[in-house]
Amino acid sequence: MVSDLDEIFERILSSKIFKDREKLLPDYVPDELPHRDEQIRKLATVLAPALRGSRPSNVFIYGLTGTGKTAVAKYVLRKLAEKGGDKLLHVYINCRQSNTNYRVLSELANGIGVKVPFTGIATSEVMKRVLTGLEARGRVVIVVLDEIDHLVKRSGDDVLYFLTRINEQLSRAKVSIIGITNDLKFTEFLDARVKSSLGEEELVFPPYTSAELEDILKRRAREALREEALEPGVIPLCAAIAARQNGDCRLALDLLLKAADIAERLGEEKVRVEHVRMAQKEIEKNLAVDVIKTMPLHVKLVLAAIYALDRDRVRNITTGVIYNRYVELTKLLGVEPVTQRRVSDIINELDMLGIINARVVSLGRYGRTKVIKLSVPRKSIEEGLKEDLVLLGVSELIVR
DNA sequence: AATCCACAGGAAGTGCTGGGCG
DNA sequence: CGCCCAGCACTTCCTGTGGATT
Repeated sequence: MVSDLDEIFERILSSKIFKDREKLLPDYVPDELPHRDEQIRKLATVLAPALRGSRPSNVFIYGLTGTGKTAVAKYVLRKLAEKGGDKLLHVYINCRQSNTNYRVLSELANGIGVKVPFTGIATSEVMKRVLTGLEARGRVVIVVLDEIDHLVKRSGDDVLYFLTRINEQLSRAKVSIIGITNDLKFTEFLDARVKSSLGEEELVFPPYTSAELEDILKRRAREALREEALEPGVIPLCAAIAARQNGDCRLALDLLLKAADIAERLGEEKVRVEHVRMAQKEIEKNLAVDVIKTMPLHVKLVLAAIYALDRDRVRNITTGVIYNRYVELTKLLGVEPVTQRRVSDIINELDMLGIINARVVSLGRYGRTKVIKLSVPRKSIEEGLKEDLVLLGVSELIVR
């Protein structure tokens, strides 16, 4: 037993592939961010006034996933904090994780050292506490709202309105906001005043080109992997695949990491091109399988219904057809079905997760509905649902 | 040109959980 | 203790609508 563990640890320590695996993890921000000089300089220029204690303009950052928005923001703020010492403060909030008004405000409160419970208190009360907390500390606070579109789509722009106007109520403290989004059209949802206030400065992050991705991967590989552990074609392939996906650097790094993990697991001495291919498949599959596994029961059942219909080669899979099949499933399980209204929402949720594709179409006389197609392989869904269906003893009923 | 299907999707409310506050 | 808060997973009730068929 103990020697077993020893062996496992020893293998990690004596890895033939990795030098420092952490450097490939998604939240690692390197010491330099190549090919984003322009964005870094612009953002630094905008934020610099904070060093003199005056309020920087609010900034809006646009760019597709994996174009370095978050990394640049964190990088510049880190540098700024080094220079500014305790004259300024920044709070980073990811609005995908904290996707309600209340949660964003309480994160902000915690960030400025104000204790608030995570539930049980009115939102307006949190606003008050944030206000007094800010005034008590009295400095420049830069609030980063990453993936801000998630917040606004779910909970509206109340918090943004509060934050953009907060300076009117402060005398000692100053607040500026950095909003980050990958949804280019999202400002449509905003109140005009919020929009103009938030967009004092705008910053656009173009996708990385294949060559740029290659360069980034090379630098990162130098830190993370052993020198001899890379076959020549590996990095170009990772870069090429990611370049096709809107120049998504996160994907490129993830591919390299997964490929290296696979090579390590197989006990090989080098990461090879075929490992990248395997990594690509794994990433695609895992994405879907993992979300499916963690879905609530009725969402799974609706998905199971869609799965069964697709399998039975039903031509037009519409909301009504899905609902009928879903109700059958609930009967088999002896569970109360939810209403069609709710199923309609579940279908939209599945669509947003990218597991299915739902588009509204009008079939004339035959009404207006949604036509649904699966957008991941049936195999992945099978795998995601497998455990539950076996558990519930109905897999053969669905699979037929 | 009018009709009418099969839903879409908004609004408001319910009941529950997990937590305040005084 | 009683009352209040937010969030979630729903329900009930509802109005709206694109376009093939009449």
